[in-house]
Amino acid sequence: MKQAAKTQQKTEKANGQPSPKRGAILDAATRVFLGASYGAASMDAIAREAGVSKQTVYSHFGAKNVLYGAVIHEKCSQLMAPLLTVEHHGAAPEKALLGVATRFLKLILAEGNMAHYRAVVAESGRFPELAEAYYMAGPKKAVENLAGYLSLMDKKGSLKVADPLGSARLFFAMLRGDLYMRRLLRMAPEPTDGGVEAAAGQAVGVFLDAHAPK
Amino acid sequence: MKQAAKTQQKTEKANGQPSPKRGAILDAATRVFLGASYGAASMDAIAREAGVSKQTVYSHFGAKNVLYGAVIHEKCSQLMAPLLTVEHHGAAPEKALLGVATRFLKLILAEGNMAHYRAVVAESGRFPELAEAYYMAGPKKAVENLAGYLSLMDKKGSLKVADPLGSARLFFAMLRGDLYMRRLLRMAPEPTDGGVEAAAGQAVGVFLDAHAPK
DNA sequence: GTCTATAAAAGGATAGAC
DNA sequence: GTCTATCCTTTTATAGAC
Repeated sequence: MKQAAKTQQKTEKANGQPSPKRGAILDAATRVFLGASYGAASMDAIAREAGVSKQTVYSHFGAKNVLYGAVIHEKCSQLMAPLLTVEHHGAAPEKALLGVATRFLKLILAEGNMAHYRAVVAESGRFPELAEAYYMAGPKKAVENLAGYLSLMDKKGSLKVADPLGSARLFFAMLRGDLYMRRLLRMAPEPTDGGVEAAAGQAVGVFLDAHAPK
Repeated sequence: MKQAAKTQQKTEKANGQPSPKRGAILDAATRVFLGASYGAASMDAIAREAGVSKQTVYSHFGAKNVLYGAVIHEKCSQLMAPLLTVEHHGAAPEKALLGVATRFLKLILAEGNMAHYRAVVAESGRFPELAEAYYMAGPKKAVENLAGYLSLMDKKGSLKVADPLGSARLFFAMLRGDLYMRRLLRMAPEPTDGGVEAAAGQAVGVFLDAHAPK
């Protein structure tokens, strides 16, 4: 638990090729950690899943919590990348917002992200820095991006937005609706495209009603 | 793990008085389970916290998972009771909705409920029946209640609500906004009354814009 | 019923050979 | 670097006295 920082590089040779075993371990750890919970996941299970001895796991990542941190960070960069751009080439606000909404919903409702988010929430006590990293890389970025767009639309007169950040937060809050909670509690399967579009449409409609230029 | 059902009653004497130790154990278990996570909580810690020997814990609740289930169920009934009524004596919809919104927000953002919800989410894999019980007793009830009220307002012409259930879900989704997520991730403390009212006001405003009678 | 003491198992981490 | 074998702590659960 002390030597968190120095176990990173020993798997790269002079040529910078990452070890294949390291990737296998990380994949296996992702499945095991996110399939269960931090407490329920054992290093034995991870080693078995990766087809590798336990000692090899410890050679690459010095301790369980380090490995867990690597898993969460990895997922974080994977998941958030595709989201966050509003394409504001001249399209009408309805179009643009519907696009953002459907992409956002598909992303956050996907099983990969749900499992990740459950894990982050569950271990936010033991690993506060991971919770913060998640929030900064995901929800916060998304909100700021959308706020920029809303602010632009306000200047152009296409929308009436007094508080871009507040409105952007509200927009995403509307999208994270009942379905999102049921997914979080594992009560609903990943929705179809139709389900996603319906949810997106309702939220966009209400949002536009409240932000129509007078 | 087999004898889940038969350890319930042995703490009541012929007069029906519940044993005080049982309550102490349940309180202690609530603190320990909800302070950490299922995996991180140990039966030793619970016994110590309750001021009781470990064997006594096992006498009352046969196993760790049974005790955990009892804790979650207990919390469930405690927390959801105060919420869920809309007072629709003739007050204007703004007033009524603001009342619902502030009470709802205060309830769900309170540390007790946050800890409970984190625990339910975290262990929804191991205890799906607890996740379902939570959803049924809490969010679902709240939505149905509000939908009834909205439907009434629609009939009276005070609001325009085509889909009461959908609108009710959206209303609560708006309330569970950014602040809720940051609370879930333990990044924000319990908000002041002012913070709660501001969030409630924004959501109610947008909701009314979209449901004004034409 | 409640306690002290103990069994039995699981899991995190390490030693040492190759 | 990777493996096998092992240590040692923690934790669930039980036995038996009072």
